[in-house]
Amino acid sequence: MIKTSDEKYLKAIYQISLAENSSKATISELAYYLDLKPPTVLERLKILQEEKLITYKKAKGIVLTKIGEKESLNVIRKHRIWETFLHKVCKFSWSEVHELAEQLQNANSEKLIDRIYALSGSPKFDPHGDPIPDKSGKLPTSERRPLLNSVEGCKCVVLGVNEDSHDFLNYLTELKIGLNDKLFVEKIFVFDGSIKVKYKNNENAVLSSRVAEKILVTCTKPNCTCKN
Amino acid sequence: MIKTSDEKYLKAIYQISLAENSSKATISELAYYLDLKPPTVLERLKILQEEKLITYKKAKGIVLTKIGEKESLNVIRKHRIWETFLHKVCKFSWSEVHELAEQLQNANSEKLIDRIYALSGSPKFDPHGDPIPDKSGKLPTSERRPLLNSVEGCKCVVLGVNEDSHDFLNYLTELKIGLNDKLFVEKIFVFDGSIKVKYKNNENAVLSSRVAEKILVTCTKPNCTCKN
DNA sequence: ACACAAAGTTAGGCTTACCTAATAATATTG
DNA sequence: CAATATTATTAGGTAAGCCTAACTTTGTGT
Ligand SMILES: [Mn+2]
Ligand SMILES: [Mn+2]
Ligand SMILES: [Mn+2]
Ligand SMILES: [Mn+2]
Repeated sequence: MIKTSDEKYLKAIYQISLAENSSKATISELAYYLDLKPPTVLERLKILQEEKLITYKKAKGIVLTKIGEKESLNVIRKHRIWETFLHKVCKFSWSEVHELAEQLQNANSEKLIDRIYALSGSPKFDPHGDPIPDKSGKLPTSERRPLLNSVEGCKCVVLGVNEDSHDFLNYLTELKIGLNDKLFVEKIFVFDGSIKVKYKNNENAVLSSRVAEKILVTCTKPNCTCKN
Repeated sequence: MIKTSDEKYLKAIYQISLAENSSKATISELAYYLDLKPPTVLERLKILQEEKLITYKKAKGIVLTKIGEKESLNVIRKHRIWETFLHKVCKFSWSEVHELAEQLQNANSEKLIDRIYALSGSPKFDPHGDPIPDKSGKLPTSERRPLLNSVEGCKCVVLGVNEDSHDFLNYLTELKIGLNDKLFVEKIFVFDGSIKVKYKNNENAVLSSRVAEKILVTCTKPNCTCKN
């Protein structure tokens, strides 16, 4: 049986490994992500290794075993289902759900997860647009790319975000940009890559490239020339 | 700020103190209730005392301070609201909700409690018939007495139970006795005080006095001669 | 290739929450 | 009331999960 305290490591390792850029998870990354010091993390990694949840060699970094990956996906499933439930059923904003979900997700009842998932309407994606794994660990796919890769004139729809922080999510909320909103890319400023978008009833905003790379969209016009 | 680990002590002390019979909570009772050893409990009591949540003198036993009582009632509120939510909204049986609620109740969000309470229809009593304190700590009252105190011919309704154990609750469930069910006291056997009741569509059962003292009822006929 | 920076590792220490065993205080009862 | 049983307390110990400081290994740039 997997301990609650293992779960946060597994989830973190999974998330770090999956981050598009990074290939292998390292101790210092994990420590940073979990807000712990490297020796603490190292100590725990040895245990996770004994439990056959990961393999770790300084050369190859931290890699989840098959079992470890399965467990990770299960934690992620629980986390995202709680976030979904808190948002859809309990009407919390998308910036509030993460912390609360972290507290609730360690309750140990598959049945409970099933029930709150059903109460939420069993969607495929959480309030941040992240895919919810099914019980076997399969993830629904969706074509998403950073808004930053857009060309002028592109029409797209927001399918997710790359960051969960309050600051970021509240910023988007203030701009009135939310999940499933349609954006029209009016202008791209070559100088710094910032993007002017129009949306809703005449709302518009100029988004810095730092923000635009964290908003995930998909084009709504066929044959759009946006990158990737 | 009250720590999660304080909460279980406060809740336990409150419950023990309130148990009709016992007046003062003692270390060994607490230890038994919490499934810990006396030295562990004593150690923690000293801390709770420093935190001004209880007073403890071997003579007077363990007594909650005003603040301690307020906090206890808040934990109990959270616990009972989670139980209610799990039962009413998530459709768990009354024997399943206690353990799950214990795991969920330490999530730290007043707002969450408010929302799930509203989703449950804001009832005054939990799935075991126990009163849910309001935010100020006030408990709704209800006239309840053990079924054991009945006289023959009494008609009464089940308003609660005195014990949360799986075994007990599942036993009642097998007998098809649940909250708000009407019971007719057909016969009382003087020999051992067991009670034959009829209910629902010709269901009937002979309840041992051990069971009958744990079922809480109120008479439905005016001027019933049942005790207390 | 060598010097410096970054990352990993070891050693040792702290706190919390638990425990057992032994002792002291208090109740119960013949 | 003395013997005994129960309850409370003290002393000392363990394991988990964190830490800092110091050292070692690895990677990088000139
Ligand atoms: Mn999250
Ligand atoms: Mn999410
Ligand atoms: Mn309960
Ligand atoms: Mn209850």
